[in-house]
Amino acid sequence: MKSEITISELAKLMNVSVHQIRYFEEKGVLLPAYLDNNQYRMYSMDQVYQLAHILLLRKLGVPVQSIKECMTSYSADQYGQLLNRSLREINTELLRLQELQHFITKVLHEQKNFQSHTNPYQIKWRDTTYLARWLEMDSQTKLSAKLLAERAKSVPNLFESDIHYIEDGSSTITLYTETEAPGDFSLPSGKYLSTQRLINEDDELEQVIEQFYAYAAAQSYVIQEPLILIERSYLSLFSQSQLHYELQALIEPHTNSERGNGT
DNA sequence: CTTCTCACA
DNA sequence: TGTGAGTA
Repeated sequence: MKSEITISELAKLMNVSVHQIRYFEEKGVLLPAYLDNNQYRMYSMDQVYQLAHILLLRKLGVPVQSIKECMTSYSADQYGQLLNRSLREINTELLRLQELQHFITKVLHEQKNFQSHTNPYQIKWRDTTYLARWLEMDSQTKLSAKLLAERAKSVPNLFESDIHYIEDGSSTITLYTETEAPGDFSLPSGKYLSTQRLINEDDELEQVIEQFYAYAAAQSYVIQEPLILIERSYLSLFSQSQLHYELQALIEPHTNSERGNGT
């Protein structure tokens, strides 16, 4: 009874395809123990261990080409460096996935929040928000792809963020993205009147704005400038060709808690 | 069952 | 960096 195994037995044992084993051979990283009389490749324990090592290095992202050099001439120290390097890569990948996870959770949460309200008007508390200027445009101008390409500075994951449209007194509309540190502009903390809508046409927006002011007046809310329009393109995922907007305006600024009247 | 080659993502 | 089809 031979102690060696055929390629399909090795493939099954190591959970890889027969093809892949032959591919490794073609690249010179895994040679069979010997060829049987019928030209079948035969493998022994040595090859089992070798294949295990190859698969490990592949998992670490080492190209098959370089695995040959690894296995023939690497010192323990060089393997240490290799492992350290892939550990760093895995950490950044982990970070990327966590950010994605965070974003997905946020989308689901906001979508649920949006659908759950029957009353389109809400009062919301907002903490101080820092905004970074992204694009300035005339209020008459329509936002176009051309305009974005020419004027806007690129922002990674732009359409995963909340874009704030703010009209600052004049006829200029400035588009901002949120930022961690104090930026070009900040929104004070306080209570905001808010309404969220799905919009088909641009002119619908003007009606919604009029309704917003009318509602505020009817409820005796004193609206403070500026009116904030927030576009959340990622929420438009859920509705074909409709854009998700939220209108906000400060109605009750946060008053600094009085200092205790000490001494 | 294996082998090899070729086209294809 | 592999996979799938077809062949002998």
